[in-house]
Amino acid sequence: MIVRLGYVAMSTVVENASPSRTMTYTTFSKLADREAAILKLERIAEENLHNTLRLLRHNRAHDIHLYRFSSKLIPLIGHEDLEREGWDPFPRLEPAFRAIGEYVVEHDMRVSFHPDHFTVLSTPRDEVLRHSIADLDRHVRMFEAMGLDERAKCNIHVGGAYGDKEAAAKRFIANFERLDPRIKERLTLENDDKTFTVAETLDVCERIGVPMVLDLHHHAVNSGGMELDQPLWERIAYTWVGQRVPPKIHMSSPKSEKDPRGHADDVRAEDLLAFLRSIRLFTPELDVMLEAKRKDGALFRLMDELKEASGIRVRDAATVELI
DNA sequence: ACAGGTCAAGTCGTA
DNA sequence: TACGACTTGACCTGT
Repeated sequence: MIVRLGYVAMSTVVENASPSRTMTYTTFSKLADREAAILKLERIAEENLHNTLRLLRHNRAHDIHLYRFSSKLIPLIGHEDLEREGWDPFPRLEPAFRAIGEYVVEHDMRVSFHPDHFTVLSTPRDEVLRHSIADLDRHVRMFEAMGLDERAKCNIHVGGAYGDKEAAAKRFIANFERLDPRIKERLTLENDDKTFTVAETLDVCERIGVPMVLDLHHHAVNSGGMELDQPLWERIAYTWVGQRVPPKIHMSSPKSEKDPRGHADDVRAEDLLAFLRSIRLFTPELDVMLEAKRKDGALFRLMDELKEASGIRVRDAATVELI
């Protein structure tokens, strides 16, 4: 089994390369010259995109094929007031987006977004649903501006339960079915750490034909008593059939016993290896997104540990093979 | 230059 | 019904 590692949104190794610089709306609205203020926002966005490209170059130098973009690339996008004014930063940002997309394609990278937990398709509230769809649309638009095909995914959670998980799941499915196909084909669903377990998320995935991203850490703190055994993993892996990318999982280690849901600085090799060994016979390829506090720093450290582990062959600086 | 407070979102538990 | 906790990196204010 070939296992590729990746990380999320920012580097703890490359300095001054934040892809998430922003401006608060308070600061923005205090600027007297509206045109200059808008220009400032777009400058920040360009800088974020430029830093994203820098991170991709850094990734390439370290054989990292897997990366999740920051969702904060364009400051204040989606803000009500700017929306009302008809602000559209995309035309100006198009060259920067295209440069990222070309680099991704040229070096055969796998990239994703993770719209944050305010994107809730299970919501009973029309307004929240509207905002959620608009947010998904903006993320998809960024992929489109990059010129990336549907292998570039937006990963989200099922959402809240509102006291009736069954009803919430049904609402998610109904709302999903009404989405624009260009959004539908970009979605993946991940089990969360409080509400929708692996089994419940997988059930939704199977019903709507969407691939599932398994989060091992979330499963550890919200398993619903279900053991993550071979048959369950096979069902998860099966949701990826026909996707032209291998299954992807998320991995992090608990911060402490007191805060088991928190993310630790690093990922313990043993936590990952135990799972990999349990599935290696059924999975030729697997992508593992690390969600550790130390980001790429944690990836490098994990690779150092994996080098020492038995039954592991190192293929490159961010890829191992289980033998 | 740094510390500590604030910001933004939606859900959920507690009062 | 109202409000604080949750979460996160970055902003912002004051020293």
